[in-house]
Amino acid sequence: MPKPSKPNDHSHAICVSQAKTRFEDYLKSKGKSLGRNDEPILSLLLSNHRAFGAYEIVEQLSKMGKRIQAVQVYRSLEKLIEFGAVHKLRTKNAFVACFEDGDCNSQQFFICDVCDDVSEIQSQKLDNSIQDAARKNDFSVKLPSIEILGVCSECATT
Amino acid sequence: MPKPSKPNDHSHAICVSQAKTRFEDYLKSKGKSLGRNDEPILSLLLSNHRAFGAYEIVEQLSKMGKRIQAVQVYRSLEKLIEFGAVHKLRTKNAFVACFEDGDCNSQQFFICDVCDDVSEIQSQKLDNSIQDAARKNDFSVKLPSIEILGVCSECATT
DNA sequence: TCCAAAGATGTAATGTTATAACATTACATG
DNA sequence: CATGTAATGTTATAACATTACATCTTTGGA
Repeated sequence: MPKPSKPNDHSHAICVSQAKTRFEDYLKSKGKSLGRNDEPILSLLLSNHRAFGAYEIVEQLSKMGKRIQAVQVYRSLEKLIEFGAVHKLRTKNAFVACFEDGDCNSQQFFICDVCDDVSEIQSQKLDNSIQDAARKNDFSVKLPSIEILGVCSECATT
Repeated sequence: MPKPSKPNDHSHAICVSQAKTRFEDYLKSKGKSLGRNDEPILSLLLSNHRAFGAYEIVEQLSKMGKRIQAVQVYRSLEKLIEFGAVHKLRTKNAFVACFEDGDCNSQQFFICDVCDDVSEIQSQKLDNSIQDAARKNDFSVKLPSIEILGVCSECATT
């Protein structure tokens, strides 16, 4: 399992504040709020563009002095996913914060095998290709989700 | 978990014989062969276009009188995947036989939430869209794999 | 023929990911 | 204070996957 990822390769603070603001607005508009478990989990996920396993979240939060168990993490994650703040990467059995602007009606991820970094994109063209293929196969798509594994530019040049 | 799937909605015997012939040719060309565990597992998977979980394979084969354990199933599956006879569906943690003609350098699946049926397709356009998006993100793709969940035409009309 | 190496198979145990079932706490409202 | 309800806490277990090691089989050479 790769480790680091690169919060320093860009001004990640901006990513975080944008994502938080957008999400807080969303919560307010829905009259929802986060509980004491949800907050730290979301913060941890937002700290990085990489994916976290549920049990890694337990560990990390435990280290930080928070008492929490796997089942509670899964519960929070379910909620955060429902709220659109987090996505699940099924190829990795792991969870990643969403830094996109709007709703992610089509989820598209590039996942680096080396550093575990996750790039979420929103390619209309890619989505169209999926919808076209689905139409040709009389298939009614629920949630288009693409996870492409490979090597990111950072890791390729190193 | 949905159950049946429809081996009768099409002449599945043709699917099976074609897939088997192609695979046997492949094995011969590589000088490889299947072991006594691999055979029944592949046959089971070929019996249907739906995905099977590893432990379901254990159960089914046990019912048929074959003594086998999970680890052996995983071993065979690994081999069958390497040989291109089987694909793993990561969204489902399950395995499906490949009925495609050539090599599957890009794996594209439509998976029905209702009946568990799996349609594998080979859309060049879809693959191109992925490669384009990857290029734009300086991402070097290893194996393009798409799993689209939704409802198949059969289940939609019922 | 016989042995030894390599590879396939068998078995038990364990690790990892995810959910079910139920108890408790916190807090709002009548 | 009683009652409702949402979140949190706890225990257990289901579902998926791998490790470690023993045993059998095959096969190629001495």
